[in-house]
Amino acid sequence: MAEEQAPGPTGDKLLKVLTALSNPHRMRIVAALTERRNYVSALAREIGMGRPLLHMHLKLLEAAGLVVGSLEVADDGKTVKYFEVAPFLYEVTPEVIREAARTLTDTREGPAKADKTAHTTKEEAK
Amino acid sequence: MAEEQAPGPTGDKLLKVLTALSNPHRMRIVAALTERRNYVSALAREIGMGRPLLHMHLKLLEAAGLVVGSLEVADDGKTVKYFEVAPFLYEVTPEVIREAARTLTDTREGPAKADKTAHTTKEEAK
DNA sequence: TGTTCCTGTCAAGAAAAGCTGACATGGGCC
DNA sequence: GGCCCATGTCAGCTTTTCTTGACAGGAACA
Repeated sequence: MAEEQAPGPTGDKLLKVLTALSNPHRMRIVAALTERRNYVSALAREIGMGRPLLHMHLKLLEAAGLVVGSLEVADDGKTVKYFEVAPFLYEVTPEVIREAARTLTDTREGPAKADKTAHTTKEEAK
Repeated sequence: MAEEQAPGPTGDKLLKVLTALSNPHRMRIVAALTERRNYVSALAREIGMGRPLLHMHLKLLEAAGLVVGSLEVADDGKTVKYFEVAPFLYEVTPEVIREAARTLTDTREGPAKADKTAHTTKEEAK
């Protein structure tokens, strides 16, 4: 497989990613997690925001595949959920948008056809 | 100082761009304009949405620097406002987000310091 | 003049996103 | 047991975004 022509993400996927990142809080969350992985409560204190809120933002980021969380048991037996950023790379250009728009299932009806194409975006890169 | 280390966009700028693109309608608008420049009314008919609405979305996209509009006078004398996509290229990675987050002026007070740094993003590229 | 097509803006309602406080669970530990 | 810290979820309120219909101005043209 020499040089794949970079398929680009699905419209819905890209939309989810862009939506997830288009919020100052979530940008800061990603930024903080880029420095080091952390668990919810601690992160909430670090960036000064309520746990429920942070929890919601994290869920959104995770759904977009930008961060991943794992429930772990610390040394003292405490159950803690650590989050860390998932390596990702999206190139945003008019062409990418144009291609992505072709696979938008929008229209508040529901996924017309869950195109499960293995969008080898470019993630896992780096 | 040879080789600038790719400054990356301002947090606010990137946020504006991501926000502008995180909407199916706006993605389609950019997609449509990528095919060919067009004026508001025609574009509205093409992608089937009301003018007032399209007008608002275009304003948002223009504010983010993703499209540019120019009021022109067609051959028949009609005043028409043509829009076209502005070439842009944003690489979205955890690192970019981390850097961008450092310059977020968020907090609904107002730009604490309009950092007019010539964010040589990478625009005009292509 | 009246019609048509373009531009732009506003008011007001509908929908979605953001945020908070309260509640419930589970496991160490004094 | 009672206290502390962690997780998660819900109901409900606030704020923002989205969307529509109506209106106003400008210029060509029959």
